[in-house]
Amino acid sequence: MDNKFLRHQLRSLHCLESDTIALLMDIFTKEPAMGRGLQWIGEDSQIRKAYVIADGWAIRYKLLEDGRRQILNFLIPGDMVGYFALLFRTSVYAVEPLTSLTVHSFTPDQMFDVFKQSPQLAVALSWLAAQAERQLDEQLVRIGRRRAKERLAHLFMELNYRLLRSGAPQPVAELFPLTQPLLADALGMSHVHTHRTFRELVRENLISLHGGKVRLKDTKGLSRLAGFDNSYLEQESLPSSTRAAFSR
Amino acid sequence: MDNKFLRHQLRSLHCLESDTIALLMDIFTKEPAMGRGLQWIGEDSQIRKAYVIADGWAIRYKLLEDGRRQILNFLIPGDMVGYFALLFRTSVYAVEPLTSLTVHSFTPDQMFDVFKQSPQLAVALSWLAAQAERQLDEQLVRIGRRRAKERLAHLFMELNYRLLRSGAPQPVAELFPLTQPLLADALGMSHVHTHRTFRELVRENLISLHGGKVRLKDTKGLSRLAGFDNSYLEQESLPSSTRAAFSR
DNA sequence: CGCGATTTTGAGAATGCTCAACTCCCGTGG
DNA sequence: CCACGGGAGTTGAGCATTCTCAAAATCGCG
Repeated sequence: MDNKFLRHQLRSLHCLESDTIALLMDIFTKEPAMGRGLQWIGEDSQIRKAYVIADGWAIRYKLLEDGRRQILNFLIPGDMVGYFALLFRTSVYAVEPLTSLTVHSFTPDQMFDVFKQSPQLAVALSWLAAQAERQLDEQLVRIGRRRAKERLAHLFMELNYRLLRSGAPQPVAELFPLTQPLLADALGMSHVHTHRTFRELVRENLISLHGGKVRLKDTKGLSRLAGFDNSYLEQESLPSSTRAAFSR
Repeated sequence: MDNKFLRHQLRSLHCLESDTIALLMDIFTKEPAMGRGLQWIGEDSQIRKAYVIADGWAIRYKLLEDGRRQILNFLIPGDMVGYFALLFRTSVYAVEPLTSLTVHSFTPDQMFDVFKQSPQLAVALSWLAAQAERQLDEQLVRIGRRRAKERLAHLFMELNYRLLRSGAPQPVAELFPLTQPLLADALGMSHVHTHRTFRELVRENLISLHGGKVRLKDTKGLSRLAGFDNSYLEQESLPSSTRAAFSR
């Protein structure tokens, strides 16, 4: 099962041979497609496999007792799901499709097998996980220290950058399946205030809304408004120290 | 260089032999002690080693252009610093001691060496990193979806739990070197509002302040107020699938 | 003893929230 | 084919939380 988005990202690392990447793709199994809305992975559910998004969007989130929801991040094609959760018995978050969603899966056994054949792959997957953690850091800054308008603009810029990086074509990358309640729960705001802020951005001609999809109209403007610095998303290649250690 | 806090945590995994753990400790080098306040790791600085806190507290944070600061997490004895950053050339966050601080360091070369001798250690360190990521998730929920009073109480409970888990004795675990500006920047609040909220907790006899240190007086009460559920911090042992794969 | 950081307080204002409708859109089932 | 229902979008009004500004008191360390 070839995952072209993941492949695209791994290739941009410039450290892996094509057939090493193929080795990884070989263990992927295509899972049945899921529909929007139904919960895929529940909080406290058992985790037996890890996944890679093949097509569609999803959210990873947590709920509080009283129903408040915090979306931790958005998952797009090429993103891994549950890689770390394999190290525990249970997940402490939930995952749910935002669109119709297809994913590839692999078991811990398969994973350890390829790691033995090619330790570089272990490093590459850790590197992907590290990348995701950087995004979490930035999500924290966004919510903790930016104001409503900046939050929206900054999130849009991140998603745009990630999509382009993953190999999505330009037009797709500027069109997000995001509703206002979703944005609210991702950015720690109420849906009403999210709406008003959203309208402001529309009024300023930075974004627009077409049938439940957000379109970015002026990425430069959004970037400036958000104070967006993409360095945390940059895919630097591995430092020589790491590469050297593994080619031994 | 034995790090008793890290050792304590690794042992509680129940998957590693004492001499395997010793293997890891053997590569630790003690770094010169640092004083409070001066920056240790800067944003955008080069990363050549990873570290483990041996004694003292630190913060990991990011700054915005205009000086706003978001503290991403607090680092306590036994915590790793820069493990993932080794996979990149540069760090995207800064780290700074809150108290006088001593740390142990190791190089990527040393790390890969022990991983070859004992792959279980690679899993164990990833497991620690995964643990840290769970804490980031919860920090997001805290800031995004809890109100001021809950935020403070919840953070206190997390720190208390982590300290006890790391092997700190009870009295130490209930005494934090945290000032109000720090709490404000960690919880995404202004220092004035942090102060007022803090005073409320003091008035309710849940905490107290002695010379720049926060003391927890009623962990039960804090826990209830915060809606604190420690499951995200629990140190479940590795699932059998993972363990089996590695004992092969 | 004195400086710098922390804590404290007041007051006014802004940002953002809740509540409550109402409309619109779309997919489902009759 | 249309009625229905649920979720999304929209709007207004009033309010709560939280912020900013400013200044004073205090503390800790050198």
